[in-house]
Amino acid sequence: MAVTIKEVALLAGVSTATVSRVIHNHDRISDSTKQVVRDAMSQLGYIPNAAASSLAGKNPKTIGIVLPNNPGELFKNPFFINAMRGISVYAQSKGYFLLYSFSRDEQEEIDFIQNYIRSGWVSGIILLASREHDRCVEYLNSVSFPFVLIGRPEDPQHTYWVDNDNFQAMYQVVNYLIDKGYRKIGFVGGPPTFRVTYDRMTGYRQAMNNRGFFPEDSMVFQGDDFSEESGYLGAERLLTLNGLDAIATTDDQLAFGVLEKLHKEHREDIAVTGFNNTVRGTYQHPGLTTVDVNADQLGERAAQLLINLLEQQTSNHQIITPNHYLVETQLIPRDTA
Amino acid sequence: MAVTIKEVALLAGVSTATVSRVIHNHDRISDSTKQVVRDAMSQLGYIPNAAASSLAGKNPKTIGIVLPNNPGELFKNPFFINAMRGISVYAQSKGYFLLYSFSRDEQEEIDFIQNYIRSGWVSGIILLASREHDRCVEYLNSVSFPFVLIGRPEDPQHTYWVDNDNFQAMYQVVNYLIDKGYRKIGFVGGPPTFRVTYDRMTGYRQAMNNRGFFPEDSMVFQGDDFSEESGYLGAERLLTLNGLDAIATTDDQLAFGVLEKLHKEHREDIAVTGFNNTVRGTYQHPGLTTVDVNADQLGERAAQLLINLLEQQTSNHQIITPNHYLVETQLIPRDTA
DNA sequence: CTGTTAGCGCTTTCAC
DNA sequence: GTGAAAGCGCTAACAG
Repeated sequence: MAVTIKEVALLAGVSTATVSRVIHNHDRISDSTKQVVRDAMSQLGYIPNAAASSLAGKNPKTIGIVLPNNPGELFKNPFFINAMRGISVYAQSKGYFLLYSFSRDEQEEIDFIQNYIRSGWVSGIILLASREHDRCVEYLNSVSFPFVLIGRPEDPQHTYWVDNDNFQAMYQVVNYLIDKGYRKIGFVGGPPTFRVTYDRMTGYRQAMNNRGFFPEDSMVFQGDDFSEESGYLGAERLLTLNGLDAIATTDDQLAFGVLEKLHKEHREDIAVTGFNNTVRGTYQHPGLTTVDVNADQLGERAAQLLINLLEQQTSNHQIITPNHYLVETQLIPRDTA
Repeated sequence: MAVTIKEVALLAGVSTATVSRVIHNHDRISDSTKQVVRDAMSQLGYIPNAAASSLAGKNPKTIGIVLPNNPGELFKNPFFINAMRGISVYAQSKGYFLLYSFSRDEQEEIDFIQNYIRSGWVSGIILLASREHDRCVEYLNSVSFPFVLIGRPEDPQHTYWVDNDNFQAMYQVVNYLIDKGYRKIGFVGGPPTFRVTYDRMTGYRQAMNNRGFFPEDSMVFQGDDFSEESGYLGAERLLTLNGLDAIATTDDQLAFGVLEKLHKEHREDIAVTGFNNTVRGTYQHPGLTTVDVNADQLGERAAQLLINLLEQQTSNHQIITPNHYLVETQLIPRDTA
C-alpha cells in the first residue's frame, strides 16, 4: 500500500524516530541527516498517515467546520461558501484537512462537535454563526477544546473569534446616508438575541447621535428573524412615522422585505440599505445599496487564528497571538440609496 | 480523556474484541451479550476513535470532496453549496465524515486526492465537475480507489457516477419552446470538451429533428467557456441568421450574455433559456427561463452510491448496486420564454 | 544528536 | 460465541 515511515527510515539509513523528528522540525537534528531524510521522503513520495499520527497523540492537522443548515439562507447568501473557501485557502496552505457538516439545529451542532472531538479526527473547530448563550461555545469551553468563532462571542476576552466591525460598518452606512442628505433614518434589524444585531444597532444610534439626530425607539424595529417577512413588517411599522426618508437594515433579506412594502405603498423615495451583498441585491432593480462583509477574509482569518493557536500549543515558543481579528467591510453603493 | 473500547469492555464484562464485534454487527455474537455491550456503550456515551479504527485497517468512514475553485462560478451558482449539502444529508445519516478542499487547477486536484488517499484519511472520494480526459478520474482508476463522479464520465460502464439526464433535460426545453410557437431555435453551449455540452446539444438536435426541424451547423455555437462573454459572442453569431426566434443555452451565465447582446440589438422578442437556476436569473428582469438541476439530489445520490459501494466492499453480501443515478431536472418557466 | 522501546485505540487472526 | 495477543503507522519518553 502506501509508503510508511519505516521505508523512509530504511532508505535514509536512520531510525523511524529520526524521520519523525525531521517531519516535525525537531530542534536537535543535524542538518546533514535532515537533508538525507528529506531526500528519502520526496524520493518515495511519502505522506504521513494521518490516522497513525493522530492516534499517537499528535495534532491530526484537521479542522472541523460546523455550518447551520438554513437551506434558504444558504442558497441566497454566498456567505457560507465564501467563508468555507476562505478557510480552505489558509488551511490548505498549512497542510490542514477540513471537515464539515451541516446541522439542522443547535442540538445537532453539539452532536457533530462531540463526534468530531471524540473520534479524534480534528485538532480544532471553526463555528459559523453565533447566537447569544450559544451552547456550542459553552460545550467547547467546558471541554476546553480549541475553537474559533466566526461572529462575536459573549465573552470576547476569553474566546478566539473573528468578525466584522459591525458597529463601525453600520456607523459608516448611517453617515453615508446622512451625507447624501437623508435625515430621518429608521432601523430594521434581526432578532436582538444575535450579537450582530446589537452591534449594528449601536453603530446606528451612535452615528445618528454624533450627527445631531436622536431617534426615538419607534424608529427602531427588531424582527423575529432575518427574513423578508420581518423586513416587510418592519417597514409597515416605520411607515406610520412622519417624514421618514431612509431605512437602514442589518440584512439584505430584511431590506428586500422593506423594499417590497415601500413598493406597495409607492414610497420608493425612501432610501434603503442592506448587509451581506447577496446576489439578488446585485441583479434586482433597483440595485440594493449594501455592505459586503468579506466572508472569505473572515474564513481566512478564522483559519489563521485557529492554526496559530494549535501550533502554539505544540511548540514551546510562546508567541502571543491576538485572540481575534476584525475584518473590514465595504459599502457597496447602488440604486436604493 | 474520551471513553475507550476498553472501558466499555470492562463495564460490559467482556473483551475488547467482543465490543468491536458488536459495533460491526459481526454474525456470531449472542443476542444477550450484544445487548449488554450496547447498554454499556450508550451508558458511557462511547464514540469509537476513528483514527484508531482507521489505523487498524478499517473503513475510516470519511469521504473526500474535491471542488474546483472558480470563485466567480462559486459565488453565482448555488450548485456547489447545494451539492455539498446534499452529500452531507446522506453521509451524515450514515455516520460518515466529510472532507473538502478547493483546488485551483487539475494538478492541485490530483495533489489533494493523493493527500487524501496516502494520508489514510478517506474511504472514498466524490468529484465535482468532470471534463473529458479527466486526469483525476484516470488517477483514481489507476490506483483503483473508490470514487463517484458528479457528472457523466467518459467510460459510463466502469465508473460510478450521478448526473442529470442532460439529453432529456434539453430535449424538454426545446419541446417547450416549440410548443410555445418558436420555430427557429439556436443553440449556445459551453466548450465541447465537457460531456454536459455534448449531451445537451444532442438533446437539442434530437428534439428539433423529431419535430421536423433540421438546424444547420450555423445555428449551433459552442463557446470556449461558460461565461457571459461566450454567451454574448454566441448571440452575436446567431443574430446573423434570418428568422431566429429563440436561443437555448446550456448555462445561465451564457444566457445572461445572450440577453445582453439581444438587449443591445433591441431583439428582446427572441426567447432565451438557461440552465442551473442561478439566483441572478430569479431576480433579474426579465426573469430567466431555466432548468433546475437539483444539485442537492445529485449530492445525495452521489453519497449514496459511494457509501453503498464502500459498505459492499467490507460486507460479504454481494448486493449489486447500480453504478449510476440519473437525477430529474425541472424546467422553470419565467419571462424570457 | 540519534536509536530503542512502549503504547495510542482498535481490529483481527487464531485458539478454545 | 468469545478471549488473547499481535500489529496497523506513528510519536515520545528514555537512554546513550
